[in-house]
Amino acid sequence: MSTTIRDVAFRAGVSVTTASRVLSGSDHPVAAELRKRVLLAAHELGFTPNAFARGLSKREFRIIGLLIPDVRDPYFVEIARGAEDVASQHGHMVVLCNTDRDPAKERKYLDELRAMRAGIILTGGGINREAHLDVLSTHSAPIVLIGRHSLPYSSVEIDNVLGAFDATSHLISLGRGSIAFIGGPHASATATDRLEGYRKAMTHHGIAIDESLVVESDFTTGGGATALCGLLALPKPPAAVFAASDAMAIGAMREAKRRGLFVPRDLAIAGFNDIPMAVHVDPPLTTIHLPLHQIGETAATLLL
Amino acid sequence: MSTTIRDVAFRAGVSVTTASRVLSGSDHPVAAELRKRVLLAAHELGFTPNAFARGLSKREFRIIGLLIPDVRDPYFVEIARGAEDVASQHGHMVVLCNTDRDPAKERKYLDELRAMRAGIILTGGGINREAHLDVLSTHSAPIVLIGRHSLPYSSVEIDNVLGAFDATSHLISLGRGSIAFIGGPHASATATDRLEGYRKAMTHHGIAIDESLVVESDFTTGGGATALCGLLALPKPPAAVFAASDAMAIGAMREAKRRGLFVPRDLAIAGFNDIPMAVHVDPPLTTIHLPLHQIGETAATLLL
DNA sequence: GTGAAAGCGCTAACAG
DNA sequence: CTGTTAGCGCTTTCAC
Repeated sequence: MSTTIRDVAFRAGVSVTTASRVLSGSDHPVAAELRKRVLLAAHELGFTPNAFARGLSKREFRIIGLLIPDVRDPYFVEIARGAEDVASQHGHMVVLCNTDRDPAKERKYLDELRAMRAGIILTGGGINREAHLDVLSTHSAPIVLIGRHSLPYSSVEIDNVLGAFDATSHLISLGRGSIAFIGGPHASATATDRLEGYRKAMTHHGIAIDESLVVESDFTTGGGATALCGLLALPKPPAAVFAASDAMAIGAMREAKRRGLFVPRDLAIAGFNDIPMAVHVDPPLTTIHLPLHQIGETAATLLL
Repeated sequence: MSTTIRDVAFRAGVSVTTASRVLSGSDHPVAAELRKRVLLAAHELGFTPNAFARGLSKREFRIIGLLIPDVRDPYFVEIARGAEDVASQHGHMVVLCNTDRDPAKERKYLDELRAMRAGIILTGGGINREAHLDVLSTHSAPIVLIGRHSLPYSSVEIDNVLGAFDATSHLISLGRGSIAFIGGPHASATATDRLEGYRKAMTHHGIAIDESLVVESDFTTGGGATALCGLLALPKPPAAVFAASDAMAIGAMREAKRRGLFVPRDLAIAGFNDIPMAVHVDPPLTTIHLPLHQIGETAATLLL
């Protein structure tokens, strides 16, 4: 049983109220003498206020739930770190919620966060969030979204269309020939936006889009490799590939090399996100940089 | 103001006690009729019990603090994911605490976790944990360590000596010539253990250790690159390098290639940890696999 | 079976 | 300035 403020008050010979006043950093005036005694007693007893009792009484819990598909994804972990940085700076704790894009897991976490009256940062598409609108809409703490969602909450947006446009344009400017697109899950707004950027760039440069070169994948290296297999099996395989994520691009690159192709000579590849690994593959991946850390910071700042 | 159990009780026309009994899944018998009314009322009101009020009353908070240097490190994130997996399975939430190996940050988090009466998983060496023994020793919830520490808590250990022994032996078996060691911070037990494994292997194979080939770094890619620079500047540069982490190995590999060396022809490199990136660099990194995910799971299991 | 009442540990009026 | 008195929202004796 840990020591309570009553113990401290008793030992200092003051009322619980007085103890609370000095211990909680209230601005209510307390005689220097008593203050000293309370502080001493607290120190001697190794007292640490119970955060929940305090939260219950102040109706404020300083907890932020971070819902992401998977922290192991370099994309999300960078956001997580950004959010954690500003949260901790403001005395909030962030609880890690990996959803694996599984609606059930997401639901479970939302319920638990609701029970904690925690602020929520929600990201990672591909889930039918509308189904969770009941929980979200009656949540007692603020909610911030990252990315484009059709939900009525403030959000931090990324211009994925523009980024994809630029990446595609870059590949076009190489003048190699047909350019394929390896996309993410169609349920993800990020994925569809990047696809849109690809289409816009192609159209903008007057290039007809060969739909067989537009494939859907899952943002993972394995998915990228598989997707490339499919593309190379085509009667007219592409000369360049724009993958909607670095992971897929790296997977594709690996598969291309495995088949003896030289990158970028035989196949130009571009990715998206600029994850740390991008500079370490050989050759270094051409990619679109995203201020992920800052996005996380912004989301947390919005929340606070 | 969110709805409370009183609202539910009132709407169901029962006492708060009864409402609590059905809502908290108590085994205390409640008439089917009343139970139904309570459940209905709770549903209609969108009631979610306040986790803190409950925790305060039951003196159990189901929160686990995960202290790691940096989630962005593939090594730690894998542990984090493992811990989160079992924690969430058991209805616990894990709060993310990045310490950056900064004693002040670590202290701050420890204090906050103490206030939350949270279980703690502590990992990442290089910090003088003895200085925090005061907080730790009076913590009201269990504490689990990962890695070798000189603290009196249960811990999940990794045989770093053996791993390093094996990796070094592998390089020796290549018969290339002198083998350098790029180590981690000497304050880290993980780092010193891996160094010990290196030494043991060299000695075991009757090879004299050239101390100028044993350098200390910081477990990062940048550090690995820098360390390699130093080694290559030596009068007699090494023919092989064992880096105590994949990140350093990859940094070293990148630096070697930048200088026109062919890996592994001109310089053999081995790493440690088997992070996902290891298979994506070219050539794939030879490394020592660690069951990081499982280590995280075990730590969380121990805690519960 | 049910409910009144007393906490869990802390903060916040409201009087002195 | 200090202390008494009520809660915060939920669980839990202990009677009925």
